[in-house]
Amino acid sequence: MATPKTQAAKKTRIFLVDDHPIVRRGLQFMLSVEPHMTVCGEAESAREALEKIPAAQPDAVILDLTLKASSGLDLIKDLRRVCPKAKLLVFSMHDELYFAERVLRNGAHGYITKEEGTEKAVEALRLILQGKKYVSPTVASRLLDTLGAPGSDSAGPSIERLSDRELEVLQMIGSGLGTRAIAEKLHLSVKTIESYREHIKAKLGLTSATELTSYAFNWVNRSRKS
Amino acid sequence: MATPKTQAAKKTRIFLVDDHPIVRRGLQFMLSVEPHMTVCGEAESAREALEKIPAAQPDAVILDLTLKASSGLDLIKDLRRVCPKAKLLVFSMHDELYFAERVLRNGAHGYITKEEGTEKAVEALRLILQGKKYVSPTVASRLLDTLGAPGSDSAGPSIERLSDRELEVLQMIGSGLGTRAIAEKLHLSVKTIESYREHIKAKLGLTSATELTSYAFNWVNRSRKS
DNA sequence: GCCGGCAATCGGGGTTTCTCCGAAAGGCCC
DNA sequence: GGGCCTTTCGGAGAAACCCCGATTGCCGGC
Repeated sequence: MATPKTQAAKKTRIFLVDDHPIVRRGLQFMLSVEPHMTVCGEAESAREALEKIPAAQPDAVILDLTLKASSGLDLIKDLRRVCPKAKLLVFSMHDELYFAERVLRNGAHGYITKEEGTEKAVEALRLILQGKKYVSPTVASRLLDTLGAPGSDSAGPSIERLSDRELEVLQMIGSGLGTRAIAEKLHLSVKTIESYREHIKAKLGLTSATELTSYAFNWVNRSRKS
Repeated sequence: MATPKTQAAKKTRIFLVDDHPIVRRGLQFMLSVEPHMTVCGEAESAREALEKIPAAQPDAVILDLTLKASSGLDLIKDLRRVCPKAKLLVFSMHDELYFAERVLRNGAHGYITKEEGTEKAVEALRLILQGKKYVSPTVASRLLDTLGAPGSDSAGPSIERLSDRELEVLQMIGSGLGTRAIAEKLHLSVKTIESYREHIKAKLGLTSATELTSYAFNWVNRSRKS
């Protein structure tokens, strides 16, 4: 847009983080038709991303929330610290505002879902590169709803009360991971995960481990209907 | 679609079904470098797929399991009926045994996960086009475990190898009951229930308690599809 | 600036469940 | 009778669960 043709050599550098190779290929393909953008690197895990990104000097990072071996939320915080000038566009499978809200609060600049078309993704990328924020319209309208009605409303009455970490752990429980596995994935002590399980149970009014598991399973698989 | 002009080599026709546009772009990109393959259409829902596929006459369909508005499992059954000559490659996010098993039993020819590299996907596609089956190695080895005693019914679902009591216990696990609760409900010792849990795991090829819980939940709630 | 609250992280210690191993009684089939 | 499977349980060690803390750090209020 504002870039004159005489400066065509300076391309915007994009870095890709997603644990699904096919999604990285898709993003690469999508960006390959954009003349003033180039992919300056990619990673399939948070660790790999943190290793490569400082050297790659990207102007923007497109990243998935649910990485295999660690937490996408942690990656956002780390990237904000390590590479504060890079814009962060989260490209998630979930259209839940639980995630969008937390992601933006943690310093990301945009949030779109994988259901969205590729044109939307490019548009979002352009906007955040201009210093703006972007969320997909459906998520945006729901974000606005929550501003008017605090506390008891809409989707889940008490899910909102969970902290970022707690929600993350709930997600993993629902994905079938055990306490030990979650601890390793988040690089935390087993005791810490046990604490989170208790906190979640307390906040959601659950009384036993099986109840927690049941709740988590249903919550993770709930969005398959609409 | 223009008619193939003087093109002597008839290309293999691939149809894509996935509700994430970016994944379809990735698959398209992946196949674009394969000289004897071409994408003959795509769809983002089961309904759309069933409308377009008969006309598209694909040799193979790559489809996601978890579609937005319906079940990928049902789509497999429908496609087998509507278009029996097309090979079906399921491209899923889950590496859980539960899904792979059901998918293959319902007539799909291959099962790979999105964590797999794109070369693996192309290789799987080649194999199933030759009339073979393909599952990712990790899933394959565990599928073989469930066939420990071949017996009479080779293609029988492993769930049918469970005894009455075992099935009963599986049902209760999937309903969210804990070991102690099940024992009391059946007026049996806790140790007996523990034995059943182990037997079920052995027969289904599961390796941990959380996997068993996951399987049980999915099995109990499987009727929620369609 | 101080204080209360909450999020994030971990530990201790007791209870329960999981996991692997074994075993006894009964049934079925050849 | 000799396997083979089912149903039922026990022992012992590891893991997870549950109820108590504790510390650090951040953020908002007064």
